[in-house]
Amino acid sequence: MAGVSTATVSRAISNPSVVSEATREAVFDAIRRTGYHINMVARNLRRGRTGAIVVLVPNLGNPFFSLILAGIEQAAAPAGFSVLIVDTKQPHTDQDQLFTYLHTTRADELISLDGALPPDLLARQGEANALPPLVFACEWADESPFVKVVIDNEAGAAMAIRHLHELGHRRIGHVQGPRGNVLTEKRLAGTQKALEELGLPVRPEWFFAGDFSLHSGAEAARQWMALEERPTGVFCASDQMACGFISEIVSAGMSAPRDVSVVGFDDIDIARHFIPALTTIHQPRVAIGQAAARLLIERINDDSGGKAFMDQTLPVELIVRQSTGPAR
Amino acid sequence: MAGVSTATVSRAISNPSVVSEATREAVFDAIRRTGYHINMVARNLRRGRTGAIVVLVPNLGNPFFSLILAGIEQAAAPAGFSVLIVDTKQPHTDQDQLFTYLHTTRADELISLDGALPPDLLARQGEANALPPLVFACEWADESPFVKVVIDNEAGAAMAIRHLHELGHRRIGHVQGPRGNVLTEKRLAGTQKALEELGLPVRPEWFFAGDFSLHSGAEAARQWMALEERPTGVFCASDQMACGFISEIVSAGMSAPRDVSVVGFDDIDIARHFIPALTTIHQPRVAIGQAAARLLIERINDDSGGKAFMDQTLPVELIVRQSTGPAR
DNA sequence: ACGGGTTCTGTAATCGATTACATAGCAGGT
DNA sequence: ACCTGCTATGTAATCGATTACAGAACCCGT
Repeated sequence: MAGVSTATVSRAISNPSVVSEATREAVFDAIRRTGYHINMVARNLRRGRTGAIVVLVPNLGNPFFSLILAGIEQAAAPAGFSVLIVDTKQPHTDQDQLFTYLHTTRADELISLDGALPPDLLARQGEANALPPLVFACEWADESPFVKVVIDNEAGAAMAIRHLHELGHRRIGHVQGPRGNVLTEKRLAGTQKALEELGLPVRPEWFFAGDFSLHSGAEAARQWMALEERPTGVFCASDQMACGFISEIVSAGMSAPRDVSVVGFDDIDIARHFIPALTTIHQPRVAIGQAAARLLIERINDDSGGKAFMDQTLPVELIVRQSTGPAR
Repeated sequence: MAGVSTATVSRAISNPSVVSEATREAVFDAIRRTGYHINMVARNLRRGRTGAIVVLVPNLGNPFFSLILAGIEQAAAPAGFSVLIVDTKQPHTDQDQLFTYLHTTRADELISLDGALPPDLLARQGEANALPPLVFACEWADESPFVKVVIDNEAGAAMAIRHLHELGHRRIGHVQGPRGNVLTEKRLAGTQKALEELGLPVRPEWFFAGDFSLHSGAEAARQWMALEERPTGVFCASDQMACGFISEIVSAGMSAPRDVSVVGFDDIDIARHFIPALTTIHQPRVAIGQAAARLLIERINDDSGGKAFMDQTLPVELIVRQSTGPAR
């Protein structure tokens, strides 16, 4: 329709400066008139890319991840990348399935929000048919060679403990995340270190098992209530557990911060609207997603290939609300 | 390596029954040894499909959508479809961008969780360069010809009102969602109809403006508190607003259900752990996502093309918890 | 008028899997 | 021995965009 070859059309679209003014006009005019849209599949085949970033989410049903996904999408879409999501914890997602997804023919890049990927899957990174480049965000697999965008979990835990200490609490407990999770370990380590530095007791019965869920927070509260000598301050490794904890003591006729000061971690949406509003450690979830996506995109566009892309640690912040108060 | 042509390899992979036992073995053995993985881009180009479903989410940051996405992913992944997400409310997503995404070269199918897509975009459905088939889920554009998977919002609202009525409430208010939203309208209509059927007053000052957010629920609570004659029961069109409403009256020294019974809508995660636990209308979010994805997949695989795919309305359920009680 | 240089455009190969068509091989029947 | 029919496989075209290469058109200076 524009009276030119397909080669020229292609040039007009993907590299407009090499075609003449008049031709470019004619081509774009014809494109408008026909409603032509470029076939991404064909382009990607020829270019040897997929134009997609796969995000591995450990549990899509967990609203914690939604803002991180939003951040990834915000950074990826303007760069022309599609964002593809895979739930790594679905029953259908066995390891072979997963590997198929992770292969380079499906995605140019991976972002994993799941730190517990099957190890032998990660081990294949060096092979001939390698996985696409991978970035961890939020969670990560310790001692793996992959770049990560994370927050300083130890520092966050320490902030929570110091906050309780400043309010006069001397008996401080901790509700942990699921065993084996990196975040659990780091937050636990930060808690213990801060307690020791402040000269506070570290008593095993004040460390409650949990799994980040509301339910496990409530369970921890029951254990807490059964203690002879209760901590007056409790740092929960997630806001959900903090909410569960408070819910449970309230139904038992107690309240926070009157009977116990509670600090959460994450600063999820409800934290500020819970009753009492939750004192917590804020992590910048949108920024984490954006940073991870930008890092990947820069790495793709970096032809030199030699540039070293480094881990990023984003700052956390203590948000003091109503769930903590002076020790009695 | 298997001593056969590429055609035979292709057949062994995508239609194993047509190749001989021995050849099939040889091919799969070679595949294992080389670590070969099929190039999805090339396959999709040849097959004229993309293998992807695009999900249009009005606001990825809203955790309400996470379970719906999980449901979509659960149904799509086993069928070999990738799930691609696009946030329709991002500033970068202008209309042209959006149209590029929606075009058939990027996705075989669309699921829109956004009922407020630009109308002229939907109008293009009939054109030569049509949009891929679209299914609405949760929200939808009224009077559009697209199939939808939704819940019965009017019935849900009526359940909430009847519940309050049964508890003895005779002055009932409603906190609305954003104007123009289908869900807002349906829930409002259900509310008004139920009130009329029960012979209860429908007073304009008992209908509060809102936008589904926590914040707007708190704002409605302030208006409620300023009334001379307050409703004793309030039905909020979202759980978030119900939480905001209760938060606000609690900080003013009142409480639910002592001073007002509050019913929410959605049954989001925190609803059961809020203090007081929220009485609400439960909607099956995972099932909605699954149903939408399954419908699309069936429609793709249905060669006949003639089969009529119908709207699905999934049931809602009243969950009675602690935020409602007998009228005093 | 002619060589050198620039700019623009067309030709044709290419990415990797699929598939219509052709053909080879073999069994069974007459 | 020959034909029919079936199965298994190879050959080569195809999907649509990109791009190396070649060639056309034009400008400029001598």
